[in-house]
Amino acid sequence: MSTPGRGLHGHVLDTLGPAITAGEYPPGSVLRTDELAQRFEVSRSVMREAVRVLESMHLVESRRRVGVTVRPKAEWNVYDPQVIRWRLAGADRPRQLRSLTVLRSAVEPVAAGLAAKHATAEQCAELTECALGMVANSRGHKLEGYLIHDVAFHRAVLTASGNEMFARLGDVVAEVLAGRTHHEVMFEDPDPAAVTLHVQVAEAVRAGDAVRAEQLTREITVGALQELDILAP
Amino acid sequence: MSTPGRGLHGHVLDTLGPAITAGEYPPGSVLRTDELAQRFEVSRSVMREAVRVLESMHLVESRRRVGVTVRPKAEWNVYDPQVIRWRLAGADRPRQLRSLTVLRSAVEPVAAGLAAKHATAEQCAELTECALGMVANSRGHKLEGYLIHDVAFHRAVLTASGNEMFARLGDVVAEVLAGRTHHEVMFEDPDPAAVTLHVQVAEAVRAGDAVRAEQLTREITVGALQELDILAP
DNA sequence: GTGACATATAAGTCTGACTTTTGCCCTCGG
DNA sequence: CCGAGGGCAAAAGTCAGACTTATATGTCAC
Repeated sequence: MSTPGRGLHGHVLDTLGPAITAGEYPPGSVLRTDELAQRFEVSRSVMREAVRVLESMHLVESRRRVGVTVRPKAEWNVYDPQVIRWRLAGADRPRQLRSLTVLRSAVEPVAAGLAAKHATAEQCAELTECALGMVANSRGHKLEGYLIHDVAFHRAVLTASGNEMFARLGDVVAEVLAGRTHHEVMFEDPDPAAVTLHVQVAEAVRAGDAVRAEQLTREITVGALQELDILAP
Repeated sequence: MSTPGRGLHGHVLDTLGPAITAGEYPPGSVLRTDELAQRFEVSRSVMREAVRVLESMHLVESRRRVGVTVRPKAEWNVYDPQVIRWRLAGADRPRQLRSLTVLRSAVEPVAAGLAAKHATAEQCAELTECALGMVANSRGHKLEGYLIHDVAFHRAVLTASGNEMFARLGDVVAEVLAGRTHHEVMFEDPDPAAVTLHVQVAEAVRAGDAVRAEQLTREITVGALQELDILAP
């Protein structure tokens, strides 16, 4: 799903990014470009490009005569998909997963409500198709198939909302759902009630019932939050 | 509020970033680093660093033998504060403002609810202080003073929610509120009802009444949305 | 102690040469 | 006429070295 580092500077980022987001270098730590270039066996030009990218993510700050200092966590661009991926792959994965799920619980219901108002016929069709796909894969340990349709469903809702900010959260939701299936314990088939809720959301959007779509989606996200509490109370 | 471009590459970004986000180069447009370097009168190294940053924002994609191609709008990292600033300064400012306000309407009520549960005594104190500051500046054309406390209030709520993703939206809210005061028409004093709502939110958070804090904040954001509809129906 | 000044340090910049990938075109064979 | 294969060239990618600039810090005079 993620894009592996293109070029040398990308390879450097694939190592440095996760290290920084994992807290391996505490805030205030000072790195020197030349030293990093030697460590990664790349030229200074390449290392400078990598540092610029980290700087644009607000992970570090580069100052003359000082070096490259790691910024406090609170200043990181935590919405950057790359940063999200790095953090999800690292140690504070559970914390990150919780933050993202709370974000989902705020955004998705509103998005569903908007989708009920703005969705085109094609979008409604895709939505019901996804929901049907979820039903078809809800029994018999077809977890991968279920995941694909689940992701597609939530992506479709966010897109159909007509709000670009919501639409761009599709990747985030995809990461969260994939994480639940792959990393967390999920041996059994998905909760039938959740599957039903998705079908009902598709119906509500098709019917243009914004309030109902929002309320049903809220129930879905509440379920997702409870799931987290059960796994790590 | 924004950070002016540090160094030469920053200066290049200050020009190229707004140009791209403004749609001056339509998706699929091809730029060449050498040509850009000449145009901005910087070395290729500097231009390459700038391109890397634009690439990390998913605004462009650099490929060998092709050049630097502008990506479609739908792929941009629209949560990057820098991108948000560029777009707010550009032509589709109204559209962007609307998207962000809808996002606020989804996030802030939930954040307020969480704040009611998690806020510390200090955070409650700061919240009421901000609300009082808003009241003090709500009459007599003290718009700047009002804005400062308004921003501080919403920032405090988002921070007190305890969710880092919410907290990082403080800058976004600040931009939106500042935009309303500075760019949109706002000659008169703020709506007294809105001021009252802020005070009541502070009270609800202090009292730990999550439902009430969420509901009141929802009223605030509904007001913000209506304000937009009045300005551009 | 305080201010001005000197110094060392690390980032910032530029240049030029070289390497590597890859889109494109041309040819050749079916 | 068309498709496969090979060669060409364009543009990004990489590197090394020299130079510039800002600035933190230490020093010295007052």
